[in-house]
Amino acid sequence: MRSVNIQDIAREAGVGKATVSRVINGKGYVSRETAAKIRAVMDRYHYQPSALARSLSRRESDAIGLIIPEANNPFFSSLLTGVCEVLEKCGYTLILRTSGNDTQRDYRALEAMRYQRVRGLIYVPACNYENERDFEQMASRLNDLGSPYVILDRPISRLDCDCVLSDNFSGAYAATEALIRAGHRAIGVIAGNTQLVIGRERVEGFRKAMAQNGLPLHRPFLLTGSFGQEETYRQVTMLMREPEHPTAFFIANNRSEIGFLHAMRDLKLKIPADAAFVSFDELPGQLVFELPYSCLDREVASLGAKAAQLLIRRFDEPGRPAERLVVVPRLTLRGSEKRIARK
Amino acid sequence: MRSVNIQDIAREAGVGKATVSRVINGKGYVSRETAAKIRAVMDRYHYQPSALARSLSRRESDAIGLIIPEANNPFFSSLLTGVCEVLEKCGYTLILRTSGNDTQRDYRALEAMRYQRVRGLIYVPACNYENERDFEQMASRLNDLGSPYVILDRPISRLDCDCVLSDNFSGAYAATEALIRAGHRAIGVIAGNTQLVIGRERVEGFRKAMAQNGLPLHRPFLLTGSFGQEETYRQVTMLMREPEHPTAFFIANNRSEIGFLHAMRDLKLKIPADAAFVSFDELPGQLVFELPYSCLDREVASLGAKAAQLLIRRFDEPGRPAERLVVVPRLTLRGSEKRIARK
DNA sequence: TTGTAAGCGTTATCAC
DNA sequence: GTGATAACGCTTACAA
Repeated sequence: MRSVNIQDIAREAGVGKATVSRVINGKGYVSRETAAKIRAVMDRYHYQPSALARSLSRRESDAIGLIIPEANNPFFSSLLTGVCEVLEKCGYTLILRTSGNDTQRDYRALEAMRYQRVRGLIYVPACNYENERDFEQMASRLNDLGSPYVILDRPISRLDCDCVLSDNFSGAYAATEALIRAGHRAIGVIAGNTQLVIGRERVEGFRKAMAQNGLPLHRPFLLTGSFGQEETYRQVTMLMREPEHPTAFFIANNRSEIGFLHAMRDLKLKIPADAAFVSFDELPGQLVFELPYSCLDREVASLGAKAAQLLIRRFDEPGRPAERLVVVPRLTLRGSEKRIARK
Repeated sequence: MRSVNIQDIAREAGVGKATVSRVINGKGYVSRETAAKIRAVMDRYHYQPSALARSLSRRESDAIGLIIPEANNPFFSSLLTGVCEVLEKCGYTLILRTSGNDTQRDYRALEAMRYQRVRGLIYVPACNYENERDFEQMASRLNDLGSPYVILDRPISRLDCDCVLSDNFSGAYAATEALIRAGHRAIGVIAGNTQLVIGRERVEGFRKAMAQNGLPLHRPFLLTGSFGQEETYRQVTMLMREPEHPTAFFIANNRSEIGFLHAMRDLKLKIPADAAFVSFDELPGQLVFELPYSCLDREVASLGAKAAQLLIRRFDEPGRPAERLVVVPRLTLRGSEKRIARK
């Protein structure tokens, strides 16, 4: 790893290394000529200072950590993109880790960030750390980190810190209302992972919309649990085979949506005639294939960008009160919500 | 950024910092009792050594750089996933940059990696740096990096280094042969970006397959250029309106495929009856929606993983000859290649 | 305007 | 076995 260092440059330019340091950082007095001479030498040697040494000396690194559950997921990779863009523009270095939604890996990721002495952290937790013990653990770990952090997408309650979240409740509310306005009355909800706070908030939004409109909530129409595509497939299949079943669904997440769609296909049921729906987030490729599925959109990359901006802003104003950005998803109706007679 | 350091631990444990260092790194002699005492103190203080100081002292960082064109693209985010997994398992730190397929940003990314003194680099170049000047630039920049690197997916010719590539030629060849075997004779190619080597290799594979089977190459059936979705849309639309047009296409990339599909839809042409095709790489969501599109698959994440392994291996054996991994894409036929009569 | 020297938190080389 | 001490490459008072 030995490369030319500040000492080499100083020697070659016949000056002290402090002077070289001054021209590198463009601060402190240094005469035009000296500066020019030094710059010439630096160019000649392709000199590039060492971030390592610099950070150590300044007691402040320029690395920002990002922890996401998975990189291979359109939602998180969009967040990543937003974060990336801002950091590059602002001259920070991005250190990335994934947790695979696994608590242990999540902890290890956090440790890795501490090890690297990141200047700050953008964090999409593997889960919400709701039970007392887990919460304490997490709070203390984040505290140990010793750097500011922004919680992204998945709230950890009681943590008074910057965060960028989605308004899952009102998103779900709006989606459900759209179904109601379309004329549906027997509406079901596919809740996705209710282990996660965001999952529960979505169910709550649904409930509220139903209640406000005086619509009953059939217990069997509530498909909740911590399940993915296959489980949804099974549950939807069973439900739709019952004589009494919903004419529409609010689907709280992507994976459930896929399970739902497959179930519909295998049951030979048509959308929206046999079952209408509105879901959270676009399915990847949905726009490309121009499928008329109504859903709640979030400008995902901009969520990431906002988180990065919030973090950077905190560097300058460490004292300011924690900011809580809650972005309301936009409802886009494309037809799958309609109530139409079966042909 | 001030956190408890090795000195603090040493003092508290009543030993020298060298001894603490020994237990941290688990090498060198240190008595059972001393070690236990030190470990106790470290635990009590949640001590975590500083990667910064460590790297500086060892003259060797544990950071590995990854440069990809965009994070928000299923292909690259899969590569990223593969890289990420291996690095985490092996205890390396991932530093990520994107180039946006832009040469200038690509250069800046490279500089950033040099600045960080990455131990090694995994690099998907923004382009192939084919012209003499660009190549020299790139070669010298990579040399300046001073660390081993692995070129991923987009070859830079004449660079004698580790790389992980796809066999675009034989992929294209296989795809074209599949169309021929299905009974097509008038076959077109949608070449995508022939600025990139991988684009041209695909066209070459196509040509070879046609030639080997004694099939003619109609010049107008070759849609080449550096274009994306819209341009493909236009060109396909025009071509298919001609009385003489292909009955099948080999489509060299994702974006072109989208343009093609949209053109087909707007022309009210059916796949594969009016135009069959085989393309490179799955479209995101294609499997979910179970669209019967035939394509060449690569296990993308494993390409990334291989690159990471290659790089890490080189750390241990700096002298070994450059390795060139060329992965042959697997052809998956799902129906869109068929030659069937228009109903 | 410039140079000297003392850090920054480690590791590594020696003596002891 | 263990502890000084000199690196590592930089920044930053403080002198000059």
